[in-house]
Amino acid sequence: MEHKKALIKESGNTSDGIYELLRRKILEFTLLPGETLSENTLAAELGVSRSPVRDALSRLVSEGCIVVYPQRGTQVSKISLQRVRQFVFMRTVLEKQVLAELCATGIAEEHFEMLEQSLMLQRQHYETQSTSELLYEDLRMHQLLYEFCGHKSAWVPFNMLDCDMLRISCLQIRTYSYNVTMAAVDSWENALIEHRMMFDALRKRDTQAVCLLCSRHIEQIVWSGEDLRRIYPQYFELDIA
Amino acid sequence: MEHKKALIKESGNTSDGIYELLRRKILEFTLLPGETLSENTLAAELGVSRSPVRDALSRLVSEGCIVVYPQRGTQVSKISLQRVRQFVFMRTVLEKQVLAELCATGIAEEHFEMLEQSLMLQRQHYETQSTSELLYEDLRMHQLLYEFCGHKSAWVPFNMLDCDMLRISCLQIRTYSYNVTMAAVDSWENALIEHRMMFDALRKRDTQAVCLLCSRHIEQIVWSGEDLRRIYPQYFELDIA
DNA sequence: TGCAATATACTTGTATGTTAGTTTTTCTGG
DNA sequence: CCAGAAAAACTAACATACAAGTATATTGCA
Repeated sequence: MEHKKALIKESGNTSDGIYELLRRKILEFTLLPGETLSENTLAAELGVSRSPVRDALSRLVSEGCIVVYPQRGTQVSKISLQRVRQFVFMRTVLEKQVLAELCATGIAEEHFEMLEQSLMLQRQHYETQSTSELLYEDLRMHQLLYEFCGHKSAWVPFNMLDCDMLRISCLQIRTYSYNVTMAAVDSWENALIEHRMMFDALRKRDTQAVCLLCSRHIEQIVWSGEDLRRIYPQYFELDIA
Repeated sequence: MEHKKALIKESGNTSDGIYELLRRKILEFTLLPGETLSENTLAAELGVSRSPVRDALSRLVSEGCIVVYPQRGTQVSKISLQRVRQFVFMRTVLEKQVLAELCATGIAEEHFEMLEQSLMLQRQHYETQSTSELLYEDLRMHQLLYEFCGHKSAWVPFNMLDCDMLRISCLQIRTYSYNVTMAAVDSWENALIEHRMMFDALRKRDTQAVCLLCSRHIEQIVWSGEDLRRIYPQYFELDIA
């Protein structure tokens, strides 16, 4: 317990530390979707008062990571495929525009090198099964694309709304790491190949190819989500769709 | 003071009431950009404790309406043209996609009637200078478009991120209502006309025309913002751009 | 008067009571 | 053993108290 407290205190104020701790635990499935939480219990476990816990929870609510039922309880939000579809729609449309602009203007060689390096790191993390690092690097690569075409800050909202998508990615990696027999359908292997193909198309400034690859790549997340819902229905919202 | 308290208590829990009150005041320029707030003062004025005030402020922070400097103070955020440009980029790209899909599939007549009714209300509110109602109806119309093409929930994030845009619209209306001599450049008159033209193009299912109108319409906000920054520089962030 | 050190009055962050509402448990009567 | 009511144990919402940091005002000295 005191150990956790020490970790929390590191990042400036207590509330921020709790926020980051809980967010990480949720995205890594240490706290499972649907699991109930309690301000009192959390505060006791972390050795702090309820105030910073409330602050942290409040922020997680605004990101859709947890849900609070007044006077009844708090729980880790279940993954909503509806939210995921909304998210995917937005990212697809925006990212196609970003890539189209990059094809139109071309990319500086130094920028290409940064992308290549990111892709290399991704493969590395993939082979060593460093889940968190892989996901982080994937996000960073997409972020770079926004940055290179002058829409750096248009990525920002996604950092607030990607809770469900990150959990799907994480769950997917875990599932297909443990079931080696299903390695054939491991779509992360696929994702890395698609990234490579996107780079090639970008070099050739082939707008159509890039956009097509981008759509398929992002929409893959929805398919993964639907697969995973069949395996872990308890982790998913039963939204009518 | 007790009057305010009563208003707050109406909407369920105290914290929600304070949130809505403050948000409205900020969007309507009752609380000016850059104006400093104080948890203590607010709590005293509203006749409540600091807890619900803190909750409300926390939510407003996550929407970018206010900024908290730890141990130093809290202030209403200034309008950031950079954020506005990001926002406009996102809305333009998404909304063009939405309109393109609507052109492709066509719109049901009953849906058209809803849009027409909204436009009628807008003109009505415009003529009676009902600022809030006009802005609300404008948002609702755009929301309807998302809904009609099956991406209803893709609008949701905008409700969280539109703080700056709403303030620009509000400020614009106020400015050009008070200075009748500038009525010629009143771009809301323009906006209503553009809405009408967009409907016509939608009926004809003329994708190109709709998308062009849409771009111009939304990007108009950036121009308004830059105009207004010259008039009220104190309300704007001096972001390097 | 000018300046520096100190005291004071602010700010938000954190801790702890208290209240109101919900769920669960327990006791009581049949 | 079962049903139902009362009570106890939870929940988050709200109120208050304290701590830690910052800016300002004030005071004392040169």
